[in-house]
Amino acid sequence: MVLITVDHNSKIPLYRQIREQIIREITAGNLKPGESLPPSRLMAGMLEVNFHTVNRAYECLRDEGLIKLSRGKKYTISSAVRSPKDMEDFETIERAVIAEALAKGLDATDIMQIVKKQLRTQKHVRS
Amino acid sequence: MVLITVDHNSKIPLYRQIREQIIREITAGNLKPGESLPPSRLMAGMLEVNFHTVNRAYECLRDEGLIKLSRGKKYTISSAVRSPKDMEDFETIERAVIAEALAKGLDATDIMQIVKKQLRTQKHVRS
DNA sequence: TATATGTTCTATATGATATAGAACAATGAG
DNA sequence: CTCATTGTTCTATATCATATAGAACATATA
Repeated sequence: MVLITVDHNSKIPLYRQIREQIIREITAGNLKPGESLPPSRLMAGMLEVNFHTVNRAYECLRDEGLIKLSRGKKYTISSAVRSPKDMEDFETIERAVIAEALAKGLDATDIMQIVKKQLRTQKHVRS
Repeated sequence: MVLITVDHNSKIPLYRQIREQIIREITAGNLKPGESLPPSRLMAGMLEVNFHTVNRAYECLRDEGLIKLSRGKKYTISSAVRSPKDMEDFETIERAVIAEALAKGLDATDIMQIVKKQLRTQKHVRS
């Protein structure tokens, strides 16, 4: 079972928080390809949010190719496919994030150190 | 002189676009510490946006410590100070960005390659 | 058939975004 | 000193995103 929480006081939209936590569970290896997510109404009950909000998170993940609808109308984790578009998206975001870090005085060493640490912490293989 | 453009059709708020372009100019070395930004009313005229919108971007950058008000009521580029909080902020963002990349199937090699490329492209020293 | 589940539609409330105008305080130029 | 410049603050309005809510529908499983 997946443990997900949301912060109603955060400035980050609820559906985004849900989406990002699911992504976190995938990279942590707690959600593996083929496993299914809880029904939106059930997930909504646990998180104490409206089921439309959970649905929106699921729709995002589906549009991003991270989950897909399968038999029984359940969303299941997709097998990851490294696509050129995903590479471009990552590069675009990374460009902005690194620009901000550099502007704030971090140097290449600081940045490399943090990136390596995150890769070490998060790296998991998907079948 | 700094060349900045905004896209009125983008989903990214205008004041964010302005803020990010200024950050880009700083890391590109086109804006150096001590140099001043155009008055908000002038910048607004060039960008064809309201001057309150430019003001909001300037306020963001001021709150982030990237610019400061100096004599003549002009905003000037600050000298970068690498603070622990900035390191933490970067790590928080990087954690989420890398999680998404990994979830989409990119591997550590892909990520390192793109990060290194961005550092190579953007790295500039600030006095 | 009956239940579960995602989907679609309408509706409402709140906050963020963007524009706008007016007035004020502090600063530098003349 | 006087005046224009510039950032700041206030009110106001319009639009869009977010979040909740309820209802009805289609499909798949039991």
